[in-house]
Amino acid sequence: MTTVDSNEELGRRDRKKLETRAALERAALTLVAERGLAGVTVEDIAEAVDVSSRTFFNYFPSKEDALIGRNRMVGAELKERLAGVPSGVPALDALRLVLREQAVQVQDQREWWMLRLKVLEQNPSLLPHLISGGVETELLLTGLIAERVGDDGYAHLVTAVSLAAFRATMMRWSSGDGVPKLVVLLDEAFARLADGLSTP
Amino acid sequence: MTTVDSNEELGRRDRKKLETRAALERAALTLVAERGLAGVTVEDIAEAVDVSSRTFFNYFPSKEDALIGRNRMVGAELKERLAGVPSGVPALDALRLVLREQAVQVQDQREWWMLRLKVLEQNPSLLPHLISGGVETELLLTGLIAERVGDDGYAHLVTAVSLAAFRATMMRWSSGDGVPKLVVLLDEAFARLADGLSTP
DNA sequence: TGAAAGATTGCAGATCCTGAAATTTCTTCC
DNA sequence: GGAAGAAATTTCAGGATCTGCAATCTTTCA
Repeated sequence: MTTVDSNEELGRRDRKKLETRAALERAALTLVAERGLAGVTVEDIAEAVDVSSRTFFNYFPSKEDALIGRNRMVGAELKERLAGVPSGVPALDALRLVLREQAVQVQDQREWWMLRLKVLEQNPSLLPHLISGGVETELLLTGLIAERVGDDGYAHLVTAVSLAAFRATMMRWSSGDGVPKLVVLLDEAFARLADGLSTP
Repeated sequence: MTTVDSNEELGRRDRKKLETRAALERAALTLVAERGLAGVTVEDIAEAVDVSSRTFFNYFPSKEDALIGRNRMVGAELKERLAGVPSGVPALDALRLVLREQAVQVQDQREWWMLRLKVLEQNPSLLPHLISGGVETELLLTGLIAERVGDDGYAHLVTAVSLAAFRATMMRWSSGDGVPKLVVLLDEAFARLADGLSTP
């Protein structure tokens, strides 16, 4: 299991901050995987990382958020990615390309995501929080797409649908051994979308 | 604003139970609409209905659940509806028909849904809870669809996508004055889905 | 080295939510 | 009508979550 350390050009302070955050996420995830959501308190997590529980709340607004972690794609990043797609490309394809990059990132952290999804399965009450991360993403994406196409209703629809396809694909991916590449599955899903979801 | 009282052949006890639940939902919704989610405690809600706050938790597992309320379509009902659709009908159309009926129900309680959606807009942290209610629905529907078509992956995809379309449509509907009929908007959305979401 | 900025901590306190036992209300049956 | 039983409500105690605030410690940088 590899930890993601994107410490480039950062002072010691910020590096420690990143490390603390990552350590908290790691501790939260592993502890909950072992004992279940209710069996782990914020104090447990904080103690495992050797910080005060107050500090935990400086990093995450809730226990659940530590588990879901940094799944939300950052706004700036999304914007940049979408900007990289020529404006002639249809919205659905543009979304597919953006989500492909996301899929690649998920694959790079395969183990962590598998653990996360396993924890999600075992603690369905977490689902809302996972989705909540997706909600802001959806709002943002919808806005960007709406700029591309004129139609606002269409932007809402195509974005919602694309993200739903992404989510469904991730579930499918995780339920297998993660052997078929996520990117491949994603392309399949989008091909079906473009095909009008005709019966297989 | 009409209250929904489907008290047919029910003893006084169960009638009172239904009424209490409805009253709690009503109080929660109106209070939060006035003061915002953080400005309303469970005790406030319970007091408005004149029950103990413990009783509140006998009805709802959390404050949020009272606000989202009984939006989840009951499993049996869904099953029945879907059974009413001939097995020859493609999955996407079957889902459209089932969701149309749901849309009709929503329209029948237009005022309440508008208030609910307004509260949702003003308190985005509720959105996950709304969606999460849909999650069990999605699981159930997916199972039923999987039985119809053989392909499991396709069932996941088409269900997730259809529900996403439904959700997006409800948002669009509520952001307007609710003037265009929800059912009409829904048909539009599904037409676009069947069309492969080509650019408008 | 000596501020200044930032991160961590302890503490108080409101709120959320749960279990268990006591109490009240409703139903049923005689 | 009234007693027995079932079900709902309440009270109470208590653990856990989360926030604001002020104090303390650490890093940065001039």
